[in-house]
Amino acid sequence: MSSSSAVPAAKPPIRDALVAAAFRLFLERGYEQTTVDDIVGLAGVGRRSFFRYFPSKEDVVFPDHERCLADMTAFLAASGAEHEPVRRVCDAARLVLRMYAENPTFSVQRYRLTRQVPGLRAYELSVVWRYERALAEYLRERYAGRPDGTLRADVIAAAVVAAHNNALRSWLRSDGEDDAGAAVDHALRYVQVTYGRPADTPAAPGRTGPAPASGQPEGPEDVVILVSRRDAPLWRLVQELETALGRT
Amino acid sequence: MSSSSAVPAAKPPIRDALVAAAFRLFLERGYEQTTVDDIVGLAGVGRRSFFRYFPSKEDVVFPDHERCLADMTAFLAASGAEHEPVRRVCDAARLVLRMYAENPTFSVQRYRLTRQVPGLRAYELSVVWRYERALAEYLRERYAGRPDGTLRADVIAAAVVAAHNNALRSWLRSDGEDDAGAAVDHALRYVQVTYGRPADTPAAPGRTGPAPASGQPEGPEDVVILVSRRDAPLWRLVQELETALGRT
DNA sequence: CACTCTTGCTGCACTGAGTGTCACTCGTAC
DNA sequence: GTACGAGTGACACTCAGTGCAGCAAGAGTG
Repeated sequence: MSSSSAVPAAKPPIRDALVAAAFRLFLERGYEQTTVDDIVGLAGVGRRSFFRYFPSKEDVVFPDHERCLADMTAFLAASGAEHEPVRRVCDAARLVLRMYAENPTFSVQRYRLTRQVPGLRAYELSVVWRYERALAEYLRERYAGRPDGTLRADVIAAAVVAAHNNALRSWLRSDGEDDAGAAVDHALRYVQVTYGRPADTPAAPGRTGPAPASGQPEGPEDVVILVSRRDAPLWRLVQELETALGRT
Repeated sequence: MSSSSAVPAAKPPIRDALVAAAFRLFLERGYEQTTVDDIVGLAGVGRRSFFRYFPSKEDVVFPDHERCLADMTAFLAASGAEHEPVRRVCDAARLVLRMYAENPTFSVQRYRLTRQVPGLRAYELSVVWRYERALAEYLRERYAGRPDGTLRADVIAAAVVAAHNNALRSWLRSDGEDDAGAAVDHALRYVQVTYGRPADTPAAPGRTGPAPASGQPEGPEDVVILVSRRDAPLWRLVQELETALGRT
């Protein structure tokens, strides 16, 4: 908002007109029942222009995700070694929530649409996947060299995204009435308690102490969790132990 | 090959011929460069028949996922209260691995395809999503009534899928050389250690793994918790390990 | 002012996925 | 023999997405 509506509205560009027209038609008669020709007809522009602004019909439903993804990538790239990684990806996830919260009614409408159109759901998945990959790549770098570094990175990224989406969706289902921030904070705290500890001490996310808030520089820990079969031969256990310790 | 040209060979149905023709062309000239007409031409059937067997061009790349998803759903539906939920969803995930492992070369070829064709990657995501939803729905039921039941369910399902895929992909990247089962077991054990506890057992101060069979219906445990200094010499760790296991 | 170069838009024609429909054929039942 | 039903092929059609050629408006230069 702000001053953009003062004069001839400065620049409500074709892109915005297309989004507006598209959503009006999608809500009126449904996504699949609306053709691109219908949209450009209502928006009063040429058909070719639609595909100049949106590579596909699905893209018009998620007009701001590209920017948000860029924001997240930049945010993660700007992170230093002083940030605790899990906390950092949780904060990155909050960027997505912020985007949704900026436009509650739009987000709720879009949610209803994506819920009932399989094609849009599939498209949304690919968007979410890119967010998840961004988080995972960041974590992979931070965990590089650690025993199960990429595994840990992938799992944590997935957990963060799942927790975020769980809260986000429940907020969307409430028509934007609930407190989105609080819900996401709660959900992310759950993940942080589970994974946010210094080394590899996964504790049950019940109510254990909320890990010493500072970013642990992961000093030599006192507990080693060895993931293996108890009945495995000893040599195998030693092998696993070496990997778990990152020695060779 | 084989006896298929002798007699009508019992039943090498059109469906299989389509899959074979499709993959041959996809590998030769690429997915996007191959039209459905090319496929039906090579398979020697009518164009309409293709869409009788596969709702879309993408589906021919994942001909067995529908069945596998049904298997998983059945597996979870057949679960009783005696099964520990996290372990159960891990076992369900192993069904997917089994399907991949049944046909290593096919799986590896498909992996290469999906990795470089964005459309197929998106389609695969929607398939994976359905697996994840199946797991999450099962967990939601099992955790119904618990404080953060749905959150916990969603996060665990996502973690299981991420761990499974992490291992699966590394196996696929190895051209099917590595031991897929072991890799997936390892990855899933990681998730199980994180979430599979009776919920409130702090991992810390014990000497060995989780309380011996008391109360736990899940058989001999897979986890050894070793309490020692990470920087201790290896021989000392091995000694501790032996004590922890009660061996000598 | 004339010229041109660029930029953004339009219209048009074309490919290819996916669908609805109808006619054909073959095996089985009567 | 005829009737019927299931599976198949052939044709026509819609619609998303792309390549290309023109066209209008603005910026810069002489």
